[in-house]
Formats: sequence, C-alpha cells, structure tokens
Amino acid sequence: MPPIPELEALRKTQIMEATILAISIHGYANVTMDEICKASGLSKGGLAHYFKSKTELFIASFEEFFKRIFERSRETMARFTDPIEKLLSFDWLYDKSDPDGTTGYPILFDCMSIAVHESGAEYKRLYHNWVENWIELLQSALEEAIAKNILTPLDSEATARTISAIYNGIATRWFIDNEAHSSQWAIDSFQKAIKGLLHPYLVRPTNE
Amino acid sequence: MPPIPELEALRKTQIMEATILAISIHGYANVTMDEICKASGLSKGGLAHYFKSKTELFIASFEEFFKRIFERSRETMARFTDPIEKLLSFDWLYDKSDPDGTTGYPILFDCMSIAVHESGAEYKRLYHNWVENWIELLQSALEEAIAKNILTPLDSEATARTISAIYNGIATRWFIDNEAHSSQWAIDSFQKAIKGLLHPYLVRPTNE
DNA sequence: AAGGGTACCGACTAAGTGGTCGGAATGCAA
DNA sequence: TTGCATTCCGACCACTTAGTCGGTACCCTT
Repeated sequence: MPPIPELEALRKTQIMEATILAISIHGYANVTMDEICKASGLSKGGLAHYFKSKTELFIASFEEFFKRIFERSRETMARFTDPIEKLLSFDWLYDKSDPDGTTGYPILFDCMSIAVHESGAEYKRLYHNWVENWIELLQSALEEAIAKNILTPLDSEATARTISAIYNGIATRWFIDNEAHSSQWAIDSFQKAIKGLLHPYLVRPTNE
Repeated sequence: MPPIPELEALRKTQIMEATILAISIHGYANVTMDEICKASGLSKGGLAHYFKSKTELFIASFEEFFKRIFERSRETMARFTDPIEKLLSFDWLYDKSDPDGTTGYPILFDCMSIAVHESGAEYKRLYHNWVENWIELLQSALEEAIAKNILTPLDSEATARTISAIYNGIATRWFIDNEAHSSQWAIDSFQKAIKGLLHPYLVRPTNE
C-alpha cells in the first residue's frame, strides 16, 4: 500500500476521538490502550502505527479537544454585538444537556490534576494555552467596550483573567456538586460577580 | 500483645500522613502501596492491619487532610473582628511558601478529578463536605455583617457560595499557571471581585 | 510478475501492582 | 508455663497493562 495522506489524518482523528471520550468517561488514569483500540475499531498494532506511545496519544487528544471547545466559544461570543453581552455570553456553558460541557469538564479537571504532578511541563502548557485563549477572547471584548465608551479605561488583561477565573470557579462547583449548586445559582453568580467587578468602570451605571 | 488503643490512632495517623504527602507529590493515580509502606515505616502486612484496602486508606487520608485545612481556615478567620475583613482574610492562601497550600491544591484537584469519574459517590461527598465547610464560614461572616448593619439583607447562602467559588477559581489559576497569574493579581482579583459583589448591599459605600 | 513500502493484526512479553497468608514476636491472662 | 490475641513482617500470587514483533494483506511501481 502506498502512503495515503488523508488516511493518516482520518485515522488520527478517529483514534483521538475515541481517546477523548474514554478519558471523559473513565478518567485519564483508568483508560487503557485496549479500551481505545476497541472504541476506535483498530488493533494494538494499528494504533501503535499512528501514535508511538500512550503519552503522545493522550497529549495530542487533550490538545485536539481544547482546540475544539475553544472554537465553539469563539463562535458563540461572535454572535453578540454588545461587548458587555459578549462577556456574559457564557451561560450556555452551565447547561447539563450540552455534550461538549459534560465531556469537557472531566477532561479539564484531569488536565489540571496531571499538570500539578507531572515532571515535565506538557500539561501545564496545555492548561496555560487553554487559559490564554479565554483571556484573548475576554480581553478583546473588554477593549471593545472601552473603545465604544461603555467602560472607562482599565487593565484589560488582569480583568480578563479575573473574569475567566470567576467563570471557572463557579463552573467547577456547579459541575461537581450540582445538587447544592444549581444552574440558576451559577448563572446568577456569574452575572452578579462580573457586573460587580465592572461596576466601577461603567460609564453609565445602570442602577442605584 | 493485647490491644493498645492509642497505638491504633497513632499508626493510622502515621500512615495517613505518609499517604497525604505521597498523593500531593506524585498524584493519586501514581502512588503505590509500596511507596506508602516505605514512607510510613511499616510493611505491607502492617499497613493492611490498619487499612483493609487502598481505597479505604485513600478516602480516610483525604478526609483527614480536608479536616486539617479547614481547622486552620476557621482559626485564621476568627482572628478578625470586622465581618468584611473576615471575608477578605484569605489572602494567606495565595502564598507559595505555605506548606498547607502547596500540599493542599494538588490533593483538591485530585479529589475533583476522581469525583467526576467514580462510580460511587465517596469523593463527591468529600468535595461537597469541603465546600459546605467553607460556605458555613463565609455565610456566618455575611450574616454577622447584616446583623451589624454593615450590609443590607441578602441571600447569604447563595452569596457565600459565590464568594467561595470566586476564591477557588482564582486560586486554581494562580496555583497551576503561576507564571501568568501572580500572587498580586490573585489578591487584587479576589478583593475587587468580592467588593464588587457586595457593593450593592453596602450600607455605607466607601467610594464613588 | 516481481519488488517494496504501507497499513494493520494480535499473541506475546516484561514490568509492575494490590492484596494474601503463613509465620514470628510480643505481652497479658489463666 | 501454656494459651491466646494482637501487631507486624515480607515473600508470594493473581492480575493488569503498555509496548513489541513477526507476520499478513494490500497496492503501486517498474
């Protein structure tokens, strides 16, 4: 058989997809190569043909997944025109019926817990890039708000980091301990916290 | 040998201490019983005498650790008299040189990532109890502020959950991606976010 | 049709792991 | 002294798992 360029990309996606799903369900530490073989419809040898080691496959899969989620976030945000609305456009992420969310949180938590233990810095890099992507999105919305004279000048990078961290903290509680942290609580919390944070910089405060 | 009541408690603490440290350093999934044996100075059989299984030992260790950290938080908070200062008394947790912090975050992340994957609900319960302890502390400070007429009435439980989640989200970023999230940023973020959140309820707003 | 590289298979291996179990040492009670 | 329960030991077993490797099928080139 001669090399078929499209086939390699197809197979790799196929394998990574199975890996992402397996990690999300069973957790990074509990996923075996055998399981991925079955799920992807390939054999051990076939899988080894595309990924040299488990480590390599897993890192590639994490990267792939983060890229996908980020694309979706960018698209959702782009649907809003008002920059403040853009900042508050993430309530769709507090939706238990959304498959990307239910798949995504377990993977993110795994990434975090690996990052703090690993000897290298691969997963720290993954986490960092993930965060930076969000910062980029949020920061651009903040700067748009300043340019449009909705907000007075502020440190857009630091503020974007704060907003992102707030969203994340609330999401964590909501996802892991959903019985005590309803979707309604999550959305209310997010909006109150962000509005409170930006309140001192609002050119035309809405209430009070 | 007859049963020695103090010995059992001593040995258990000794083993759990070794387990906590091992999990914090190498991560839940990478800790072996052999390692814990060496670290605790007991043999495999000796260890089995006090904990029936790895699972049982690990859950007990997590529980023990969370209890310890929580005690410390309660004590720190109690040193402040002003309720608003109590709510903002957690900047000591953004301190890289604090051993409880550097040990604690990895363990918390592990607990989270296990919680979302486990078939039972043991780790979900651990996480839930951990959160509830914080809520209890924060809620009591909020209610004290309302009683002292510093804050107007608000939903103290929901607000406590929001504050706790904000603190946690910021801490996560700060701990995993410290290069991009300095201690100064963490403290500033925390204070701005909490003050912003409580601003609408302040009886005597400090600025503006 | 012969050669050669690609794609893939699956039995096997080597390393590691949690838990077991026979036994040894100890000290109290009868 | 004898018997017995407790505490602890560490070799061993049963099992899982990542990665290897010899082999097969395939298709293009020459």
